[in-house]
Amino acid sequence: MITKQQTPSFLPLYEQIKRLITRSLSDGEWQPGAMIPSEMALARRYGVSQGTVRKAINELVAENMLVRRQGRGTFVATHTDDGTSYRFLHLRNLAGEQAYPQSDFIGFGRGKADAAVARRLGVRSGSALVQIQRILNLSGNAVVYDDIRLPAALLKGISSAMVEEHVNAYRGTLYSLYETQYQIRIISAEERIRATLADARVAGLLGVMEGMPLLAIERVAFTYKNQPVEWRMSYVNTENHYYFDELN
Amino acid sequence: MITKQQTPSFLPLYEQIKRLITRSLSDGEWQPGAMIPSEMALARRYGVSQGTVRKAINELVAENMLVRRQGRGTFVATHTDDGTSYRFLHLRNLAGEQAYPQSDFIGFGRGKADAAVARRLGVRSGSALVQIQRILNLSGNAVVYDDIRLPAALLKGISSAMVEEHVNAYRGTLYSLYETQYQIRIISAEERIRATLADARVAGLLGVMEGMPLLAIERVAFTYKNQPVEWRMSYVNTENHYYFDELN
DNA sequence: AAGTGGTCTAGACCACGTA
DNA sequence: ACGTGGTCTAGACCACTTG
Repeated sequence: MITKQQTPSFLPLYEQIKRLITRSLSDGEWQPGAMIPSEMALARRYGVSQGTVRKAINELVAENMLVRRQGRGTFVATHTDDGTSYRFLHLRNLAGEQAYPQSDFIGFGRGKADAAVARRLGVRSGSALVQIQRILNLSGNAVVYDDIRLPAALLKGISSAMVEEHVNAYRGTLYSLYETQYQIRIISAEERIRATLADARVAGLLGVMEGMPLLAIERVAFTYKNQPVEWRMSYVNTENHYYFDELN
Repeated sequence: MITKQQTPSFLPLYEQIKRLITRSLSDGEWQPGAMIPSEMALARRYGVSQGTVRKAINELVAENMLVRRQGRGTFVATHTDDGTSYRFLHLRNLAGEQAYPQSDFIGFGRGKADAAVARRLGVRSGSALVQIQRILNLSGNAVVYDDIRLPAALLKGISSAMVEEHVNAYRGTLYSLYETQYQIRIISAEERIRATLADARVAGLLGVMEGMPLLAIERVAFTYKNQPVEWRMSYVNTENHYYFDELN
């Protein structure tokens, strides 16, 4: 029998199991959308009881890294195909519905990180970035302009055509592109929201008057171990939509 | 021994326990800040095992209705005194710190619910409301103007002097006022955020130019069983602060 | 020392989905 | 029929807090 004392570390067993599972996820042993071994199989593999594996998995489910499906198994969360594709999109129309967005590709390019973006992404100032610009349409109206930047080192071989094809595809999210083409899985994100005025360029893209008040949302998206991967600035026209947040 | 089949409902046992605990909370059997019976005591009281009580409590802790303190006991969450007083305040300064706010009382009054507010509060249009206006200062600057409304029926006997004293008090939050004086405990809230332009009145109160872009945050706060209790509109100057949101 | 929550186990049985 | 996750139990021992 394995007891807590025999383990090298002083962490609770379920915490250690949690980290072992996380490592298998980030190492790619279990791919997005795939089923991981059953609780009993993992218990045997790690030499602990099913209850301990269960507790570890429960916490990973709460963190949206795994998905349980009763009677079928436990699966690696994915940004492709399932209903959770837009779980980071907090915009709703005035009726309170979260309409599915449709993207329009605007531009693709390369540039260097300024100090602010470099700091958020944890890279050196001036390092190479990939940039993507697009419009999000909700209910047929241009509502969001996105300016997106990622370290170029993470997306070797990316091209404008690839991005354009994926962005314009039906329900093609960028996070599913990162996941399927570059083995980068977005787990969490943080957003900083301020109010701003539309400048001439953004006003033109969103079809509003210059000087219109907009939300300016800075988002940093993270992969495993809280490593920042993507930075974006979103400008949102809130005439017919709002940002929705639940507080607990 | 009690088995699942003997229970009148088909809900899992821990769900039933959860509801029984929630009822004791909303009935006031256990007051805010007080310790609830130990897991073993509750297990005996409800005729289930400790593990089942534990699971029920775990979920209530995740919903911020209870707080565990190892070695001491499990306590009813409160908006008074402990460090969670401002857990709904998502504003940070540009350095990323969540400074503690200081409130300035602006006004108190009574009015009638318009259609929009009545809908959010689940009351009839035209029913009596209490209104409170105040300014929140962060790091010494007026950053937020709040216009707050509650059904008058919930706050019988409230007076301008009571509110003014409480609002201006050191770290006196309105939610602790509701809790201590009116037995209303705020459990959760939802916020709808839009961008707007400062009108002359709000600009004057916040000390900014008319036409400055502001966040307009509509908040509805709920007590037990998702019953809406308070509506407020906050206007936020985001020159030196931002709204921070974590996505999972 | 006593009481509390925190961890872990072993085993039973149920509910669900697939073959 | 079988395998999966979901619930529930009983009991052991640990870690922390207070008297």
